Formats: sequence, structure tokens, C-alpha cells
Amino acid sequence: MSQTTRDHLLEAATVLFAERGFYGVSIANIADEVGLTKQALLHHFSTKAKLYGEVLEGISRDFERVRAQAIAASDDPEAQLTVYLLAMISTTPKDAMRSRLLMRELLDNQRRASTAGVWYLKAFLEELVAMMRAVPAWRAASAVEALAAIYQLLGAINYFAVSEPTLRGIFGDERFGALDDAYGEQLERLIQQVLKRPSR
Amino acid sequence: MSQTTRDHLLEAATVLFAERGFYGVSIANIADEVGLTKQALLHHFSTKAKLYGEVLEGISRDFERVRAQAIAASDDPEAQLTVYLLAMISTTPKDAMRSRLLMRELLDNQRRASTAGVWYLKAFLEELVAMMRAVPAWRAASAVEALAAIYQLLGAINYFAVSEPTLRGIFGDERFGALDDAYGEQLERLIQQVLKRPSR
DNA sequence: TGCGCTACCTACCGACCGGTAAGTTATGGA
DNA sequence: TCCATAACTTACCGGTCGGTAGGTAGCGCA
Repeated sequence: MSQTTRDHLLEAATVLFAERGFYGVSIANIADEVGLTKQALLHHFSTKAKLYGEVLEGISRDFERVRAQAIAASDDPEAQLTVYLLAMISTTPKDAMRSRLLMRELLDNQRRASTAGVWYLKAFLEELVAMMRAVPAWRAASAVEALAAIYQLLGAINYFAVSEPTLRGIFGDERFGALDDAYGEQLERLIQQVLKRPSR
Repeated sequence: MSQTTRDHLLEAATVLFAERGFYGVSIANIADEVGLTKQALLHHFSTKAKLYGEVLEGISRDFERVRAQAIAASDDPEAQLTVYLLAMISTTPKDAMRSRLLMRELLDNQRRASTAGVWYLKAFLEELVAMMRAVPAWRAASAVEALAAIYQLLGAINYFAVSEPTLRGIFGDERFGALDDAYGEQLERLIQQVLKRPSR
């Protein structure tokens, strides 16, 4: 069984798509990464678009697992959401990679999804809105208000995660390290502020 | 004089690069948009990279002009920064386009700038940090702390601007309109919260 | 033994990529 | 009037793209 080969291809594809985007990576690039030809890749995933789809489904599962852990860790909706959001920025490379892929999806979606008709982010956003509206201060808010607030937090989190290589290039490694530390602290405070504060 | 032709090419390039990224647009695409051949484009801008550079310089000038207006409008550093940040999200298509280009630059920078060695965003960020540290509550903060806070606000602003087509696709036009309204209101409150609050 | 299936391979296709070379056409100044 | 220059053009180049066609090698099972 070559489930392992398939998994290797999927893993390489995830990394490369996150780094360079759907249009910035060729299937030959991905196949090279695991020492195969692109025809071997096409044998496992019949088209590039299907491979990309499986990559997005993979990170959706990752997010869902993190969410389940956050929910299991506490009975307080506020704590659950805080843990979930902070988990996205915990500085492991894998978390940053997922953020990048999310951002790529937002940017490239217009071209890709409008032809494919698949909106990978919809369920993800709706779950976050549901978690937000379980928080006492947001219980009376409309779905739209909750989504707006959630999106601001997602922006603060993912924008930074995405910027890492650029900020490192601009400011150098040691100053970026200090920035990274400061960011984590301030983000937690920002989340608390938003969660405490009702919409109007 | 064909300064106009040059300008037309630059304008088309700005729109297309914002929509599809550096690697998602060919110089032939851009030239087609103004009814010329790609060789005509290469006559005005010798390479694709130079054209892209001029596009980024153009939006830098746009940002600088908006900043100058915000500074001229008030003597209060807090009001200046608020006006500047809110101007980025004022829902005109051009503002959203600039946000997309900024985001593309953050994402693609690793490939592009690391070879070119040009960091278009550095001056932009440093000016924002300077404005932040002119605000009373942030006067004692370190540059890194101010940058972290600024980056959270930039994230909240630009992430939303970038997501417009995707959110519109997921939720439809009318629900997106409601979200857009809610976003503006809540963003202003978020900016106030961050500006009032000292770092530690 | 032999059949079918999985997992790959080489060879190729038409389309497109950024860029070069070598023109043509129009303008404007000496 | 001549001639340089600007503003384009067509015709290419080598290379890469996603995908197809048609294999082959090995393995499990009847």
C-alpha cells in the first residue's frame, strides 16, 4: 500500500501551497519534493485542483481538532474561544503555515472558488460565530455583528502570522523575536477586550 | 508624448497585480488590457519586476498622500492616526485594491524581495510606529510594542478588505453589505480601545 | 501459471511564460 | 531635407505549465 506516498505528496503540497500559493507551485515542484515525477502525482490526485482541495480539507480537519481540544479544555465559552484563537498563533511553523494557506485562500478564492463553487471557509467561519455568540457579552448580538468582531480578531492573528518572513526580512531576526513576544501578549489582551465588550 | 500610455499600463498593472498577484499576471495580460502588445509594455518598463516596483511605489505615494491629509486635518496625534487608519477601509474599490496589493506583497515578498533586496513596506511601517508613539498613552512604549499594536490594527483592517470577494461569495451581496456596515462601526471602536490603552 | 490491479515511468501535446531581435511608422528639431 | 528618437509591431527563443497516452514492473490471488 502506498498510502504513505499519497500522504507524503499531500504534506509537500500543503507546505508549498502555503509558501507560494496555488498558481505559484507546479505539480512537478510538489512531485520533485518527494522524489517522484508529476505523473506519479497525477496518478494519486487526478488534477492539481483536486490536490489543492484535499490540502484545504486537511487544514480544515486540523482546525476542527484544535477547536475540539479548546472546547474540551473548559466549560466557559469565553475561555474556549480564547484558547482556540490563541492556538492559531502559537508560534509553531505549522500554525503559521495554516494561516498562510487561509490567507492564500482568501486572496485566490475569487479565481478558484468562483469556478469550482466550493467555499472551504464557510463552515470554519460559522463555527467561530457560534462560539462567539455563546459568550455572555455577545449573546444578544446579531450574527453579522459577531462575525465582524470575529473577523477583526482573525485579522489581527493571521495578518501577523502571514507577515513573518517579511517582517523578519525588514527588521532582522532578533528584533523580530522581540516583536513576536510582544505580539502574543498584546493579542491576548485584545481578545479579552473584544470578548468583554458588547456590540452596542 | 505618451505619458498617458505609460500611465494606462501602470494603472492596469496595479489592478491586475492586486487581483491576482505578481505570479498570477503575465505582462501580456496587462498589455492586452490597454490594447497593446507585451513588447510595447517592455518598451516602457524594461522588465516585469521593474513594472511591479513602479506599481508598489505608486501605492506608497497614495498611502503617503492619505497620511498627509490625516495629519493636516488635526493637531491631535490620536485623531490623526484614527483618521489615517479608517481611511484605509473606506469602502471604495481603490482602497480595497491597495489592501490586496499590500497583502500580496507580504505573502510574495519572501520570493520576490529576498532576491531583489527591496522592502517596500519598511518606510510605511516605520511611519505608522512614529504616529503611534506620538499618542499620549503610547509615548512610553517601545518601538516593538507600538509596532505590535499597529500590526494588530492593520490586520483587522486589511484582512477584512482582502476578504471582500470571498465573503461576498459565501454570504451573498445583501448579508455582506450588513457585515460591511457593522465592520466599520466596530473597527472605529477597536482603534479607540487600542489607542487609549498603554502597553503594560 | 496467468490475470488484473496498483504504482509508477518516459514521451509527448498545445498553451503560455518573460524576454530578445529586428523591423516599421510617425514626429520633431537641426 | 535629413536624421535621430520614440512608440510601437511581428517573429521568434528556450523554458515551464497542466494534462494525456501508453507503456512497464511488481504484487496478490485464482
